[in-house]
This record gives sequence, C-alpha cells and structure tokens, in this order.
Amino acid sequence: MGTAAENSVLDAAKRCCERWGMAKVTIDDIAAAAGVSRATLYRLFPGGKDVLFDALRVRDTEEFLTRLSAHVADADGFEDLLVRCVVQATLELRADDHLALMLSSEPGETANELTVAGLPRIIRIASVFLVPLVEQHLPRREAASVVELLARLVISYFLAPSDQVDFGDPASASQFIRTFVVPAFQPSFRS
Amino acid sequence: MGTAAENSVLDAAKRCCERWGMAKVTIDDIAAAAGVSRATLYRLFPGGKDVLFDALRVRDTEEFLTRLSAHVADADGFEDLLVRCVVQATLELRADDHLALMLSSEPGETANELTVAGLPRIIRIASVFLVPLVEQHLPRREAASVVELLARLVISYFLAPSDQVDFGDPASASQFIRTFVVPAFQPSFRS
DNA sequence: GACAGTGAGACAGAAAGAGTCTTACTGTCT
DNA sequence: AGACAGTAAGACTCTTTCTGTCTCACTGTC
Repeated sequence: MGTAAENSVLDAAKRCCERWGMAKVTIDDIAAAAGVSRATLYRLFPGGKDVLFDALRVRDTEEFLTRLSAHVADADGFEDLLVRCVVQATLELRADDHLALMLSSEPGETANELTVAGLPRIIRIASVFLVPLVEQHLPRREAASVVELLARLVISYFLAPSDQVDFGDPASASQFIRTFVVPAFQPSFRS
Repeated sequence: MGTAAENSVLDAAKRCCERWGMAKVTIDDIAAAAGVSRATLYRLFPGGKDVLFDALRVRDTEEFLTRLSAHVADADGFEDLLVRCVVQATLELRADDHLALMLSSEPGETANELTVAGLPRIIRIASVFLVPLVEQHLPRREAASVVELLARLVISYFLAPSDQVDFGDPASASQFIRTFVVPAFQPSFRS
C-alpha cells in the first residue's frame, strides 16, 4: 500500500499498458493518465521503468494463475501459449530490461540473492527452445493480441519465485545466464 | 482494390492501429506486421501517413454508420461521443495532419479541388475552433480509451461527406463550441 | 543473362522520449 | 503574515527512436 498518488500512478500505468502495450507507453502518458506532473512521478519513482515494474508486477500468485488459465483456454494449447508468450516478451523487452528482470526477483534485490531454483520452468524451456524458433521464423513483431500478456507473464513468473514449478536445477545463476539468456541476444537472434 | 501486397499492408496497418492506437504505430510496425520490407512499403505508398490514411478510411458508408451506432450504444450519449471524438482526435492528430485532412477529401486530391461545403459540419467547426482551445489548455494527451475511435471517426466524417447524420443544428459554430467543446476541457473532464 | 521486385539494413536528418531543473502556484503550519 | 512542503508546467539537454532514402544482394521471370 503506497500513498494515494503512488497508487494513482500505478493504476494509470496499468491502464496505459492495457491500452497501448508496455513497449509503447511513455512517462508522459502515465503522468497524464494519472493526472500528475512528471516532477511528481519522478519524486515517487526512481525512473520510468520502475513505474512499469511496479505496475505490472503480479503480487498475488492466485490472481496470476487465474489469469494464466483464462488465457490458456483461449489459446490453441498450452505449449503454443508458452511459445507465443516468450517470443513476444523477448521481442518486446530490451536486453537491459531482460537482464534486470533476470537478476532480481524482487525490486530491491541484488543479483547475488537470486536462487536459480526459484525460477519457474517456463522461462528455461522457453529460452532454450524459442531462440531457434525465432531465428527461423523471425516474425519480428507479431500482430498478436497477446503482446501485453506476455510481458506480464514473464514478469509474473520471475516475481513469483515461490510457485511450485520445478526448475530442474541448473548449477548456478551465472551458468543459467550464460546458457540460456546470452545466446538469446546474439545478433542473429535479434535480426 | 489494390494489389495483394497493398491490401496486406493496409490490413496490417489496421491491425496495428487496433492494437496500439494510431499515434503509436510506426512504419516498421506496419511493415513487420505485413511481412514486407520498408522498401516495399515505400514503393507502394508515398509515406507513412498515406498508409494510415488509406488503412483507416471508411469507404463504405454503411459500415461506418454501423460502427458509429455500435459505439453510440456504449457511450453515455451521442453528444458525449461527439465531444470525446473531436477532443481526442484533435489531441492525437498533429497540426499538419489536421490541415492535410482539411485540405483533401480524397488522397490524391489537391487543396484547390476541395469544396468546403462538402466537409461535414462537425469537422469544419471543430477544426477551426479547437486548435486555439487546445493550445490554451494543452492537456497534451489524455488517458482515454477512445483515442483510436476518434481518429477513425474524424477521418470517416471527412471521407463520408454524404452521410445523413443530423447534428441537431446548433445555431452557430460558436454556440456549438461553447456548448459541447469548451466543457470538455474543464479540469473535471480531464481526470 | 537482363530485369523487375524484394528483403535487409546502413545512413542522415527529424522527431520524440527521458530525466533534471527552474519557476510559480497552493495550501498548511506557526 | 511568513516559512515551508508539495505540486504543475514546461524549458532544457542528452539519448533514443523514427522516417525516408539509398545501396546491395537475392530471387524468380522473360
């Protein structure tokens, strides 16, 4: 529970993301939507990304799972959904965002505190199998309507380290990064 | 009826606008969504704005009226809808776009061929009187969800000068502005 | 083989965004 | 009344993105 102004900003950010998608939202959009000035927004949050980070976080695992299953029902299948989610999230998020998300499971947390075992399997699976897929089909950006969902899903997974998915136990965080994440950002992948 | 590539681009542009809103769509978005290169896109259309112009045009008056009435059912009322439309469209469109629309009722048409009498009344009134208003109150961008609708409606009005909608005959342009437009820019409306 | 059409992407200039800072306004406390 | 904190507006600089043009390599057709 933050202040009224904080909640106003976070709500506005959420609305903006729903309307335009995370990648298209600007600070000015959020500030205008919240009815606050940019100065106020920067007083409440360190930077623009922090606003989105907080706004899109799914703190309630229950809510997250509910939302997930709702979308699974719509999709052709679960695996298909996973593919689409991670493809889009990977294409939408920039490298530094990705790493930031990788390296912190909570906003204030440092990379050292990361426990790889806490990372949900979906990310690992997706990272491993999606890179070649994307390289092959390279649709860059799809016109899909799941773009926003993806980013939320990925973030949700990262921020719900306590959910019961077994990650399979890669040896260490750095190995995980080297194995799955770094390749995803090779030139050929990014096209 | 254009070529297959043209239609592909126009469809893609339409989808992009639906997803992100007209103001957020880029040439690269459209090209990627259409599966064509930027070079091809620029060979088919003089510029990015022309793509949107063609994509968002409502050629079929019947379709336009159907869409309009659908939105009227959602809105608080018809007048409210009009106000929101013009407010938002004015905020979204930049001045030169506005003028471009003012000066051509068909893509290839020159300004000289324009017959002012053919322009639907609401647009003419709104365009003339809204610009100074916006400049004064300058709320920049609003958080409304009708952004996309607006642009389409405005363009639709321009391109369907023969449609039968009766605007209730305000006594004069200034009265229309005072009655419907000015209140829209009061602080209470904006939050 | 000429050739038109295409995708990829380099490039420069233009536009928009991020983050900081200054100014002025408003309400509260003393 | 005066100090003071919080805020809106927007100027400003620096960075990023977008636009539109161009070149180059590839592909299929005549």
